[in-house]
Amino acid sequence: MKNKSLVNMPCPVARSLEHVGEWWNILILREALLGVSRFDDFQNHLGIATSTLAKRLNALVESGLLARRQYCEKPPRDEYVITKKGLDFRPVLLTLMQWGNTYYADGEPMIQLVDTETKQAVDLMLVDRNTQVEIDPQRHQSQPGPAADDMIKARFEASSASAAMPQQ
Amino acid sequence: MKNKSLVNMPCPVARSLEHVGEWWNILILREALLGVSRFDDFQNHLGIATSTLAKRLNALVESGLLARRQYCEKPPRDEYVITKKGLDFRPVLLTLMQWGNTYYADGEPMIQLVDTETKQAVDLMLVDRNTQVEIDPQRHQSQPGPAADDMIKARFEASSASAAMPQQ
DNA sequence: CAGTATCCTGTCCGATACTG
DNA sequence: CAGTATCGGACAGGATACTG
Repeated sequence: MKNKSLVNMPCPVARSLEHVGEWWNILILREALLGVSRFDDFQNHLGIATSTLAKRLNALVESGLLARRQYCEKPPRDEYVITKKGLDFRPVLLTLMQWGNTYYADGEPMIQLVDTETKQAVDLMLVDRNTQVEIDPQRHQSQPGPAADDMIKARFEASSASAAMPQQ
Repeated sequence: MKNKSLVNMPCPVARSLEHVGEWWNILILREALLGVSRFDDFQNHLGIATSTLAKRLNALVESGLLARRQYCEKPPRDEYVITKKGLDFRPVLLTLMQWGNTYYADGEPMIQLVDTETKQAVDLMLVDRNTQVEIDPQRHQSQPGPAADDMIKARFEASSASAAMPQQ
């Protein structure tokens, strides 16, 4: 965020955090994904200061996660709608929500995902689209990709000796 | 985070952010999931200040995501290993990584998940464990859960009229 | 209603120095 | 090597007031 050290970090997680690392951004995105689009609604639901909200909203538009759209000419009124990029962020929010429900909901979940066709609560599972197998730390491990630079490669070569390591 | 307004927020996402909302925490967790456990390794890989690292490490131990374990008696040396709770956070990291690879990797991914059995790159997909159907904004929507308070219920009743809303 | 402008505070974080 | 202690800067975020 405030620091440029992250910018130089050749890691997709770090780069993502540049844009969504501030916690208000996540909460605003969550509201946007729930269909909220008006400045006032964001403010009332989140209890965020107007100045902060305006700043975060601008940052999210800048990052391409939200799009500003004028819905009224006079007086000019803007609303903020989710973009494709923002929509693609939903799985992150959902897995975070599930994690939060598991550890910080005092047993029962406060918010849950429901299958509107079966009316059943959704139990999220992360799988490999190719094999349909659930992601497992032992079987699915991180490795440098095609665009990896020497820095990343060195990292993994050095740590590849630790096959007995916990995971990933 | 710094603010208590989040604490009172009856939302699993907000509560999660209390513990992992600071971006260094995410990066440290990512290292820990890669098998890193020593203070010095964290520091070298992340380029983080020692004072900051110590503080973040303590916070993560406090939150139960990491566990301090003495691996040498004299001189006393501690290492930080991932806990079950921290391990359960891996899906969040992975979906975030995939999102980052999609939008911030200049085409090719820098780090990718590989199936060690098939040697193929993993393509992550979020599904409902009950139906094996991929999560879709139209079909899978958020609703108040069993533990929802009146505040949450009111939210959803008020916005349920907007069935044509983008998603969730 | 949808912001902008200004001021202020907390704290995240880095830099540096020191310890067993 | 694995930290602790201290200092200082930058900025996120809140409170308040004001505008079209």
